[in-house]
Amino acid sequence: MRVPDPVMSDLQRLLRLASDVVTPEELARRLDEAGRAGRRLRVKFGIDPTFTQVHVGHAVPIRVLRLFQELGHLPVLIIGDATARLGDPTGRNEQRPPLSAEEVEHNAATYLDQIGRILDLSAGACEVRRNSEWFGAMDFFDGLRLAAHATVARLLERDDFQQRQDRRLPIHLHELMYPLMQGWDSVMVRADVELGGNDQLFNLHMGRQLQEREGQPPQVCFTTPLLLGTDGRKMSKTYGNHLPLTAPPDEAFGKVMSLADDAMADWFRLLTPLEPEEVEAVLAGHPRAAKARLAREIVAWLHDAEAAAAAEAEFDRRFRDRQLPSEVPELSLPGGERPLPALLKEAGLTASTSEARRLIAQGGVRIDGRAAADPNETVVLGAEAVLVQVGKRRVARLRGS
RNA sequence: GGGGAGAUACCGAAGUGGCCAAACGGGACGGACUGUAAAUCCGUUGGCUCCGCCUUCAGUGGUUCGAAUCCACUUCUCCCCA
Repeated sequence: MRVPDPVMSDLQRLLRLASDVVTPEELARRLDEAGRAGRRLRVKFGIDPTFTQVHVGHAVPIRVLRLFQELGHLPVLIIGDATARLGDPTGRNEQRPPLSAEEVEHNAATYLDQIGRILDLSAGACEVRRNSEWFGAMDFFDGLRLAAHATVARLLERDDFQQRQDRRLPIHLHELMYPLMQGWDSVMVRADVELGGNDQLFNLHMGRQLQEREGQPPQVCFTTPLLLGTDGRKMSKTYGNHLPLTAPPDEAFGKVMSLADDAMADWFRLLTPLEPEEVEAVLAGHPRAAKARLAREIVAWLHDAEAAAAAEAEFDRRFRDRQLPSEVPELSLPGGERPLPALLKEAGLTASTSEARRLIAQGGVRIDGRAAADPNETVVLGAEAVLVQVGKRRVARLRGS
């Protein structure tokens, strides 16, 4: 067996996590040059402080950043505070509400806190910048000069804009500037590589273009695959199919178990440290077992191995063996008799009495294990706890006080 | 600046005076099946003191026995022309 050339092997490790790289040859050359010159590559990644909950889909590029870091390079995190403050003035686009300086700072802090679980953010290991640093100093003419670098047709090619055009939704002028701003960030930090999700390729190219015009070597664009959510669609908070980094063990385990089979390979490759051969072996087995393995890996990553084992035991108990969760929340309500729908609503198990009635009619409500059939039935709440189940997931023990 | 079109429930989209709490599709939820999969099938999807009642169709104010549907104004959007 031949001893692998270290640079090639680094490259392979990186490319394994990539969706598109423009270009792999350039990346190889830079890694090689940096290695020879003893220089760290500046690997840029922009974060948008418009939301605070990071999910495992966001974690993919961050893990690549981490890999770069492990290989001796320097992650450069750009907090897009200037862009976030601008937002989408109509407030309709929930992805881009205009934020106050305080909100931006708060979001950035929580964001960094979560990223810090994956990446070493200490001073020497990582550089954190805010783009207000340079955009704050630019005047209107500087902005216009920047705008002169791109054509409208080009900017409108973006998928998001295309869709809004088709659906006749508003596109604001300043939104067209976002790619340019992001590109300018690359110029200002002299990025060697920029990371981003698959949908970011256009913006990353913009960075290349601007750097070239400014006489800098154009950055390598490195995009990571978009992770599929638990329902097989692109993972996104708006679809509710995301797994937050901060999800408690039981929830995380359950979400992974409800993942589509086809998504498992990507999840293994992008979110676990397993080697390719091992992933293959696991996937060759029973899908249920493979997914359980995946769920353990994910929970162990987000929490620890112990939490993973406990979460699996709890999951099996509840859903495989169809038993009650080991810990059923207890709730004390004013004692006395009341109609079942009112009780469900009061206990927060349903959103309304109407919903409760529907669920009862559909056989989704159980009292002490017995299916309730009559929406008009009443329940007496006393010292003795009543076990109430709504669907498969909502359970509580209620007692009167 | 001028002209035209439009704003309907979580989303998309019908409905253009009573039969509309509002078709249909997606999503979501419940049930069956299961590997809590996926797919499939059935059902539900404004609220309530629920076989009846109450509040919704951008906002405000009108017309009418009666308005999501007609009129006026307001706000927002899209398209075309300049």
